[in-house]
Amino acid sequence: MTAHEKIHTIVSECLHVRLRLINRLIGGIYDRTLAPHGIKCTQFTILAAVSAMETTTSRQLGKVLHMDPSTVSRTLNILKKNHWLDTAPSGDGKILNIHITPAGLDKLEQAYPEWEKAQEEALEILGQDTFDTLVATGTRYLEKNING
Amino acid sequence: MTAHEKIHTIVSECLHVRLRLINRLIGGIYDRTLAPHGIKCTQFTILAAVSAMETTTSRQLGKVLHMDPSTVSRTLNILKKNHWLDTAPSGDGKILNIHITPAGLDKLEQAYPEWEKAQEEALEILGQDTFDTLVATGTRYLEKNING
DNA sequence: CCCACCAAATTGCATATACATTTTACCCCA
DNA sequence: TGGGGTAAAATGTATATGCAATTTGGTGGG
Repeated sequence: MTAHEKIHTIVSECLHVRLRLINRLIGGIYDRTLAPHGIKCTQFTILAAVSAMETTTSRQLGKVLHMDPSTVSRTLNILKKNHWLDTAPSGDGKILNIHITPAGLDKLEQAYPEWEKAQEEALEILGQDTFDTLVATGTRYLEKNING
Repeated sequence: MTAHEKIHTIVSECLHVRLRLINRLIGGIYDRTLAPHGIKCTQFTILAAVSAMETTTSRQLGKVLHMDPSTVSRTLNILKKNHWLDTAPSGDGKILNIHITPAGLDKLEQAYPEWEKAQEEALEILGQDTFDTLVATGTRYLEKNING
């Protein structure tokens, strides 16, 4: 296989370059739509996740979302700085329970219409098939991470 | 719609949280597989893209990959620092042509087997359907960005 | 009771990413 | 020929991300 053929194969078949392209494209939609609320889409979804779990821990959050502990730690700090999340002793070692605050709940409710708009725009751009496939595959991993 | 219902809807349907989860999952595979070559998957794919285009510009690269000019600029600096890419005057204003160096070509060739391994691992994890859907959708946007 | 070990959390470092701002290089026109 | 305008590039700032190293808080054993 010549160098030229290898390069052609990479360019025409590489999954990851396409995945990142789609991620930039879609991430931009959510970020710009949510921008008026002063929240990034990453923060918004973590807020929603914490809220849905009622109470959780750093470790659990990282496991479910497949995020490095350091990434979780830093994102939680931003959310705590904005008083959208808070922590309380869990009674189990140094582990802290994370829970949403009333302000965080307000933020979620206020931003909900924009989140819906972003979902619709993403659906329009990706098409129903790709949208459904991504949601289904993502859900499969979320569930696996919760149970496994 | 109650707050509780909104949160449930976000958590069970949000596309972007799933897209980022998949991106972290797959990005980790490519990064860890390519790590022995001292190149990140993002850099690897830009290297391949430049190589496939023979010669290109910052602007063209940003357009095709839907990347901000500042992101392109910083990534190109890393690749230039490693002597995998180089620039030359294009003769059109201050625009510079970007081209791959022999060292960059070597790097692509050496890392090719690991890229293949990462592709296989990604396919195994995502399943054929999701893999194919993502490649097809990504390719659609790449082509649109090239032509549009 | 104190220390040594363990696991959780944080911090350091590097890159990826985008928006806003600044710098800069070129080209055209007076 | 010297500005001035324009567009390209670079830089500042903030977040997202992961790996490696460090800090820290608890707990159990001697």
